[in-house]
Amino acid sequence: MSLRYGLLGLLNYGSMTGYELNKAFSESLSFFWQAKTSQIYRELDAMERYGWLTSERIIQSEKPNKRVYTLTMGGKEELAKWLSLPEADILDAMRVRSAFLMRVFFAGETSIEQSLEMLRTYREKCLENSKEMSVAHDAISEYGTIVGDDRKALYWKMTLLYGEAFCSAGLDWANKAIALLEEVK
Amino acid sequence: MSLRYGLLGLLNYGSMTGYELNKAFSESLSFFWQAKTSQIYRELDAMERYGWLTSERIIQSEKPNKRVYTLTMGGKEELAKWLSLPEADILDAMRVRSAFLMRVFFAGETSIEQSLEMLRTYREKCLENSKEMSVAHDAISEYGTIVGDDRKALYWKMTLLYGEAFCSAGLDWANKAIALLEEVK
DNA sequence: TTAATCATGTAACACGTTACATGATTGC
DNA sequence: GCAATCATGTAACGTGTTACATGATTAA
Repeated sequence: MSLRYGLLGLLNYGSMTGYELNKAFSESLSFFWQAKTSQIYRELDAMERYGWLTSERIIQSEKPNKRVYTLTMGGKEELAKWLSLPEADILDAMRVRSAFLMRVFFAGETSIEQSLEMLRTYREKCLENSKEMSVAHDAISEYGTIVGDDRKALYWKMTLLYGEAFCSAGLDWANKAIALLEEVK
Repeated sequence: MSLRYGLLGLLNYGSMTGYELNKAFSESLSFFWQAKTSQIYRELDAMERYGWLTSERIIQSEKPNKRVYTLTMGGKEELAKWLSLPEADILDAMRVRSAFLMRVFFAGETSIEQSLEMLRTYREKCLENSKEMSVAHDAISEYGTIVGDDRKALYWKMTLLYGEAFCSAGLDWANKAIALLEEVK
């Protein structure tokens, strides 16, 4: 469902082509919800069938033709309805789903050296990720100024803070786990 | 893929019926990987077709008949192969996927009071979750003693520590986010 | 000249969820 | 008498991934 509402949310900022939506998605929402181009187009089709949006085909001579998607009243209502019922997704947010933890769980079947290497690689990725995220704050502030809505930008920053918090928690956890293993060794 | 390897890992501890596997899954792996009964049975069928396990039907008179699944050599090799290649899943572990963050991102479309309520509910769930997890340490230690393998139990505990770390990070984040909103109000 | 950007999708497959179906035994 | 446990699944649907297909313009 989230992809659907993500697209509604983006189109609520203004009408866009599928291509622009795809770009907007990967530059903002993709940090906490990933979707492929093919899925986005499929979803847009479905949303048009539901009457949540309309699309207009624009013929271009110098570039490929494009389709501009625009929210309908029905679409805006759906977005509002979704925003008013967050309960289910809060419960969902409590659930971890991690193929990596599956490996940690069964790491007793491998050597200590192998598990250490896995944890060290994880730790490095956490560090890399932290660095990448730390540069994003300015971009969000800037964008908030352009849009002229500091409150919106505040929520965008919250999602970034979440990413940073979880990255740093992952780093701490990895250090603790590595220490535990080195004790045993 | 993870479901598949989770089942391999559990069956590696010993042969089991689908029912027992389902129970074992929900008592251990489900904390970081959820699967429904119907999916487990479908997966077991596929794994039997791949030759990773065999099943034997046991006729019972007092209880419903059952099917006992046993790993083959091929299945054990697959498990070992999977454990030796953790790279892809480490990268995957860096990705957040959260319908809740999608809501936070678009919370600018709702009132501050509404967003505060959402964040407070999230914070409460984090607290509840923390309490639930804190009782699990003893159960794991006990189980490690029964199995007679403290190193295995150590990895099981690591996954629990991860859950606790991320819960507490979520709590801290929520408090910060709430504070930010109360400043604005 | 080659990579990036613009711009659209379809088809097949893989994985996850929901709803349905059956029925005996055991403990409160 | 009712809920939990034991024990198996099928069917349909929803969502996510991979591979494929096409082709012009523009900047390095």
